[in-house]
Amino acid sequence: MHDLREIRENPEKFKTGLIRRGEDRTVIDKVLNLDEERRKLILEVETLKSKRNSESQQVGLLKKKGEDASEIIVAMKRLGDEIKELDEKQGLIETQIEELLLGIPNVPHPSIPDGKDDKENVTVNLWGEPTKFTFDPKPHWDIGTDLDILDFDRAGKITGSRFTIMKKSAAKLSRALISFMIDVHTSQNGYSEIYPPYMVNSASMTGTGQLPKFAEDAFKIDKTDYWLVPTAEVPVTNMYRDEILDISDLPIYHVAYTACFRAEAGSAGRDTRGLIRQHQFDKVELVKFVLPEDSYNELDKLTANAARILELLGLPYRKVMMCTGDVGFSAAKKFDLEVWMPSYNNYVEISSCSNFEAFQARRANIRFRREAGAKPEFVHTLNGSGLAVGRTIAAIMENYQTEDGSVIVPEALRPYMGIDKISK
RNA sequence: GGAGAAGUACCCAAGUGGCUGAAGGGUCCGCACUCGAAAUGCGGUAGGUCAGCUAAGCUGGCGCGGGGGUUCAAAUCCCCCCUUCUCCGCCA
Repeated sequence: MHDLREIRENPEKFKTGLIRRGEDRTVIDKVLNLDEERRKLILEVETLKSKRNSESQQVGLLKKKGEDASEIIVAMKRLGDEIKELDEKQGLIETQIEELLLGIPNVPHPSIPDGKDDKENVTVNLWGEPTKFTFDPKPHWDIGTDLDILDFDRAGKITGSRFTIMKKSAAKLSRALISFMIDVHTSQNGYSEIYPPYMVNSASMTGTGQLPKFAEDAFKIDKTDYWLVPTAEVPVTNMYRDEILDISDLPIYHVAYTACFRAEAGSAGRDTRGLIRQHQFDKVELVKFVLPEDSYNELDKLTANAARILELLGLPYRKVMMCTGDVGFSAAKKFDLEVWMPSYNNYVEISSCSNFEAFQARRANIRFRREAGAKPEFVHTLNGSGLAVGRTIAAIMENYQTEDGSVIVPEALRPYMGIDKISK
């Protein structure tokens, strides 16, 4: 969410941001008109309230002296009705402004390219080379089914499409990856581990930007105000909602594993096979709370932390900078890490690292003070996958497959797996 | 699920209808004591948010878990909700 005062002072900045994203900029003028009306009303109603307060005080004083105050009381009763009417009008306008503000995306950072969609993203660098095979490589869904470690059919039976049962070495690989990733981030990259709830309330979903605009992408628990987390970003970022953080605690780095749940409402027919697009998947997430002046440096570090996992696993990847059309609603700048996926003969997103600047912090009201007595400022929040576990399993199975249908276990995972090869 | 208690600013905490933006602490700053620090003593500043006029600042509104209500006037009275704690019940 944006600061109303900032929009008032610099509307062009926000209009330009919307234009760069290819979105309707007239919302800014709508907000400004409502804001003007709102401030006029405030001025009017506050004058009346000030009068009511002082006159009411007179009533108390008169009564103490045993004098008659009924004239003031009658007058104030009338004034009270007037105030009530104006208050309601003001509340209505403020609700309208709030609704508009919650629907305005973040302003893209100047450094990111203009573009309509993912085709105009820019590759920043490549690590490794697409894996070459001396035989015809199989997609991971075939490898997994043939090894009897992935079971899509029974998952469909017990739940539905876009769910998977992982068995034996696949199940263990999943556990191994989660532990491996968390261990690297806590012991080498300075993150502190969090294990949060998998359900959050609507206020949290609003705080990070999933609500109100993207309700159809998430699963809502019937008869409650709870949502299944689409990413650990939501519970972890909202940990500090409505708090003023101590500057000596900044920057805060958290790493959290959760299962993630996504309705995938707009993805019918896409990535229907395998582990790439599931309603439930595992992810290790990195979340940072930092000083505003540090956030872009922190974004580079966070992206490097996520990339480090791919490098340790020996998986070829590229780093891509998102263009304005693909940067996402809440982010000002975003890098995707895309892993080489032989079955797609292409790179597939496996991590998304974003700087939200104060966009989420303002929604969630997460602040800090530079010194005692100083005015609280909003922190900058960042997050990134470190990594998506299901896609990592798919990438390992495909890139490390052998001609006989088994899968070599990457060196870094062997201590966690206890074996160096997954075979029949 | 049942019974009871509580929620006041960054933290602790007093406050049951008007003079309470809210005592007192802590935190923070200065001074004294000390070789220095701690502890102690003395003095002092600040406090969230919105609006207005401005250069610092000043004025006003809101605000005491959240939302509604009663009243000329609400931290204080009433209703609903949330959270925490204690006891009981149930349970992995």
